[in-house]
Amino acid sequence: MARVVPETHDDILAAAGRRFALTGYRGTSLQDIAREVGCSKATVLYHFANKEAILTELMAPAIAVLQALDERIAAHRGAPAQRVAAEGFVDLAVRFRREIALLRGEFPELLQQPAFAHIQRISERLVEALAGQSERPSARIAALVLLAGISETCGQFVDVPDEELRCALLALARRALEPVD
Amino acid sequence: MARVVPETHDDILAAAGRRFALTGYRGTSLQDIAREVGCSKATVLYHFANKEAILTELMAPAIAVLQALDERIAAHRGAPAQRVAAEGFVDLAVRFRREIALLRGEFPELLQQPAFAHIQRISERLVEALAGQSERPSARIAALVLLAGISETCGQFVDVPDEELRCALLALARRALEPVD
DNA sequence: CACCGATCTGACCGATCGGTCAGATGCTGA
DNA sequence: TCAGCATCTGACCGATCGGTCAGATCGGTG
Repeated sequence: MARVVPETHDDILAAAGRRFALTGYRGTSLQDIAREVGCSKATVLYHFANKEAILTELMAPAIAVLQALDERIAAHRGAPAQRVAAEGFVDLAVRFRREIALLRGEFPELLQQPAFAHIQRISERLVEALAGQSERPSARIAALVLLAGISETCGQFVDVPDEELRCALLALARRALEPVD
Repeated sequence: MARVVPETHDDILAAAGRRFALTGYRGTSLQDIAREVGCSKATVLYHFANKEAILTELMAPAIAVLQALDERIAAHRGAPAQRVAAEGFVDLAVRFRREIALLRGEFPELLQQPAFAHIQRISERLVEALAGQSERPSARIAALVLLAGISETCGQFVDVPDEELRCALLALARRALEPVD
């Protein structure tokens, strides 16, 4: 077969994104991705070191924004920190809902992989900020339910315009989260 | 080896519950379960027709309660339906948080298996009821986020007493859900 | 005692997984 | 023209998966 295009790398990335969104990371084989691109599995592994490398490259932009949010939260205390966390996370979820959807409930296991270890810690700090650094279990519960719920579902609202989704989620967050002491 | 006990069936069920809770359904092999029980994989498959049968038997009590809740919701309209749905679901999540945790974010895929097809439909009706049968996207979004968030996280609160968890979740639900028109 | 059915096992099966490798192909620059 | 390089492939690998099967081993029963 002729060398079709030098954009195979991006084709693979796009195809992987589509497949992951449909059947999840675990539920998508390299063969599936290759079939969608129209190349061999070996070609996929020529452009990417391994399967995980595809996922990390796919998630890189979202992770960068998440890290930036983490730093912004750290620069605040109390109520402002909670507000920054809520607005920042909702914004992130809306903008990257497709990327987040790729994980389709595979967060727990995928996050335990070394490549995502720091994401785990950022998530914990995010929950703390959303809970307003409160020790009350009810505050932590509300924060965790909100975080997990948005992460799990935002990918299902592809048909809702960004701005409408952002407003709805932000209003929900304001209602759901307990005010700081 | 001698016939140790006739309770092997229950031993397998308990071991599977422990393993599923740790590594999820997909992440647990029949070999893992057999190792935990201290028997062969063939023995596991002697007591259960297949892997899915273990899961369905493990989930049976929770599913029965979910179906009962579905019928109770159907007997109401408007605000009472929403209240019954919220209280019923929170109660279910608290009581069966361990069983729900087994699925560890594998809901989407597992629910697509034929054995769980009707659960899918019940979930949809539950979301509708929580949204107060409203057409507003924001109402549906709030209901879905709450449902998914509680399902995903309730298994993490094993250390929180039932009554405290129920109160916190119910208060959260009341704040998060939009009132019916 | 002989027999039977429940229980349990090791060996095995086909399928699929992520990943490797030697080599084919075609473009490019000297 | 031709060497060199990037690209791509089929064939193959070891591991693991869920599941099957013939047969071993027991307790209870007549």
